[in-house]
Amino acid sequence: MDAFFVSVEELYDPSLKGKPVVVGGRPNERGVVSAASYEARKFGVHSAMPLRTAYKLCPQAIFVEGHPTRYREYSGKVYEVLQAFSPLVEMASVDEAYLDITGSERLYGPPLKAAHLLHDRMKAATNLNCSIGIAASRLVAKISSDQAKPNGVLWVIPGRESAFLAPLDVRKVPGVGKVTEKNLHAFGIRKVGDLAQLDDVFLEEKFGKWGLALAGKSRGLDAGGWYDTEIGEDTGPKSISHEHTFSEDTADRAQLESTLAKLSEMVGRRLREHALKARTLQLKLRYSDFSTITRAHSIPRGTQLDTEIYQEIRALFDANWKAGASVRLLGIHASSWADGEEQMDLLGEDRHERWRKTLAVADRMRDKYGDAAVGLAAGMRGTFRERTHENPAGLPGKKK
DNA sequence: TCTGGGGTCCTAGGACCC
DNA sequence: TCTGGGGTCCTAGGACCC
Repeated sequence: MDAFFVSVEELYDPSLKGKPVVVGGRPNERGVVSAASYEARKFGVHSAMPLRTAYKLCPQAIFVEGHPTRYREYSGKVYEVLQAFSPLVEMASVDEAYLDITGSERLYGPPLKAAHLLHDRMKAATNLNCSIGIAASRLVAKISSDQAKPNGVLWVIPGRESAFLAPLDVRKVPGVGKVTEKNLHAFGIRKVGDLAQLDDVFLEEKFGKWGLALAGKSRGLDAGGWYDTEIGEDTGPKSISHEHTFSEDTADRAQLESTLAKLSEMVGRRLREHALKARTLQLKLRYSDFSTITRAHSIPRGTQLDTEIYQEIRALFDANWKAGASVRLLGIHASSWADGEEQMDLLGEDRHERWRKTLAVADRMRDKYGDAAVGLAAGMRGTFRERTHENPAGLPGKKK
């Protein structure tokens, strides 16, 4: 999809059309640009750029908050259109998908005709622009859709992959970022064509396994990892995480702990939604100077309970936070799913079961009344008064 | 410039096992 | 006594993508 977040915002507020628009937050906030309209891009604004920088480059831009639920909703509509066109669909992200249209010639005609038909259907059904790349590999389809933007269609005829790729900057290859680009430049490799001419052995020596994949990519081949799965194959999440950057750095233990409690709940909830139990829990801590550490711990049985997640994360936090040091970001990452029917420890079974039922009720309450409706006590400091000698009953304070 | 949040994949070292 | 080789699991960090 073209400028997806911006285009969805324009559907909600047509006055944004034709103007420089930056999605991501207020210009003086901590944060980065999620998406910029083509008008804003003319000023050098692009995604991942700090909002404050975007403001300096383009102060007249309209800055809007992102609305993830809106984007998910429209992503669903996009999926519907694609699914109706061809059953072999794979959403690669919220605004990007692969379709296998092998054998659809009798239905839609030759590739270019099929793509234009899909392009029109997308516009009619969603009022959004997209670009389509057609090729014999995912890699080339993706690059050609980038080259087709905005609002275009591009077909790379089979056999012409190398010729199509050769004049492009190495940076256009998915997986080649800032660092790899710099490393390649150091060898005088600037274009994909330069890469294709090199010896595979040389690339493997210099860049390891990645170098070998790179050699294949330079010739338009899908290779490795996700590229080797069938289109439409459902792989499920491999990790679930939530993190939070404070609007101002803090060394306040109570605030840090309550943030960890809330993150534990968010992670626990997602695990229960996916019916997953995590065996590895990881704490992420970023200090004021942006130095970042991660500390993980694995448990034998796995968990999906907020309280257990919080307990593990608290232990990691207590052992690793340099007390008094200002914190910029906290994060919790869950991975390594417990497989199949786990054996319950008999002693804890009753307690587990009661927590599981309690949290199922809490999830339903959040569905109905919003996320703030219910939470762990540790996450609600400042909302409810804690039980103290001055307030032995633990009566709620003024704010509820 | 002053750097989000949610992911995937890869590397490398160490513990541990046979 | 003076140190093998292969495998798996765990942890930490980093590049990259949208």
